[in-house]
Amino acid sequence: MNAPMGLRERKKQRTRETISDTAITLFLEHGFDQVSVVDIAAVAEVSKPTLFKYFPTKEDLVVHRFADHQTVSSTVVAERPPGVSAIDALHQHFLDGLAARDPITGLNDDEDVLAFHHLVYSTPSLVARVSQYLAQAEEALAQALVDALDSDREITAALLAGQVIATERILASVNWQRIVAGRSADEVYPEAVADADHAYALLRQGLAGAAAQK
Amino acid sequence: MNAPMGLRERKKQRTRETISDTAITLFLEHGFDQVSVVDIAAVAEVSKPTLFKYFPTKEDLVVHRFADHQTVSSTVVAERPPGVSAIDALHQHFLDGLAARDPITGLNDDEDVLAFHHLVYSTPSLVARVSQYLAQAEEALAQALVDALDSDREITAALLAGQVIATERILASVNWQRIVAGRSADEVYPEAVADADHAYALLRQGLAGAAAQK
DNA sequence: CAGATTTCTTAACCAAGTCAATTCACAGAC
DNA sequence: GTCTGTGAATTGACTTGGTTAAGAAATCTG
Repeated sequence: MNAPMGLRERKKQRTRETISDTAITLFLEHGFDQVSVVDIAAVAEVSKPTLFKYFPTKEDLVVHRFADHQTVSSTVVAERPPGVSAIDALHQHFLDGLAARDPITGLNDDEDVLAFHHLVYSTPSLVARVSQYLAQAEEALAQALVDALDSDREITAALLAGQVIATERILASVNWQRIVAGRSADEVYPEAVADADHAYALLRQGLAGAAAQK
Repeated sequence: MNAPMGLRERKKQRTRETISDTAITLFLEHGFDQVSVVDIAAVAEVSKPTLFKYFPTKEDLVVHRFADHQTVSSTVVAERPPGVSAIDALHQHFLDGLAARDPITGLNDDEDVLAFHHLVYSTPSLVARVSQYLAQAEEALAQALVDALDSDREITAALLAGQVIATERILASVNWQRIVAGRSADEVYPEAVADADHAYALLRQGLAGAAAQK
């Protein structure tokens, strides 16, 4: 059951994938800054303006893969089962991501995923673009939380959204560091779950229940 | 008591200020994207390479003013008086900022500050650069918190740092929105203090003490 | 003032991204 | 199957941010 699209649509889809795959392959081989967009266009057999019609910037050739994640957290909150709190839904969703070795959690030791991660996080302009996506995710989550939280203060939703996005970013970063250190995802998994539980406890109970202070 | 610098140093200082002031003036007049660096260089009476020797990117002509803030939070934690917890020190420092109408808190209705703020936050590439500074501030704060927190988990410091930076960013944004809506800093001040207290309570006690959930 | 050094300018260059005009290829009607 | 209109691709030129090399100018040391 294919989607009902003509030859034109299918060709556009294929061209888009060809361009992106070509770009990522070249970037992984020689580094983001060492490959120019004309190089990519040449290998992908399109012209430069065509390339920029499919991807607005050079960075988007890589990070368009993060585009979907913009709305994941807000969707998790908006479509959580009745009786489940927003924070529980987000917590559970992150645990599910860990169990499924979702690359977004940092807990994935697949060679290609590692290489892609390294490409992104070793290139400042790509990091910058990713954090733009995170900012959008935060905004969407804040919106979803306004409805989900029974607070008299609207600012609570924005604050919690900021904290959740920061938390998941840091959890992923810690997992990723362990994987880069050479350990397997299966080996790290229990620690990753413990960290996630700890982090979400911090959101629920705050510092009061998590760390004595000097 | 002037710093002991020769004519060369003084001239460099003056040139740097001239370039930045010229740039910001032109940006405020015509918009960031409508002014090219050669325009700026021409008005400031320097060559383009000289401009880029003083400021690595066009964005830095504006946001170099944020450079100092990179280390403020970490310094507050590292140099807090004995007997004061890290979170209390950060909380108090933010309250001091509000009382002093520090632009970084968003609670400042000075015409020039407003215009500058608007320039930055209405220009995507400037926003991106600012968030890079925030990321550095977060990293520095995480480092300072490793020593300040009496936690068995090192990840707690990173998580808290992320949450603090996100919190202060959002508090500033909310204050800024109220000022933009036409209200005076003095009028908004009590709400700003209440929000800050609320936000830091969220960090201390978490959602448990802040908001019932549907 | 003379010599060493740092800084500035000039001019050319590269890469990202845009634009206008033309050509190409698919879609639908006959 | 051919014609025709439309959306997409190409070409080539252009703008702008940012860099580099060589030489000229200004500052510092003595």
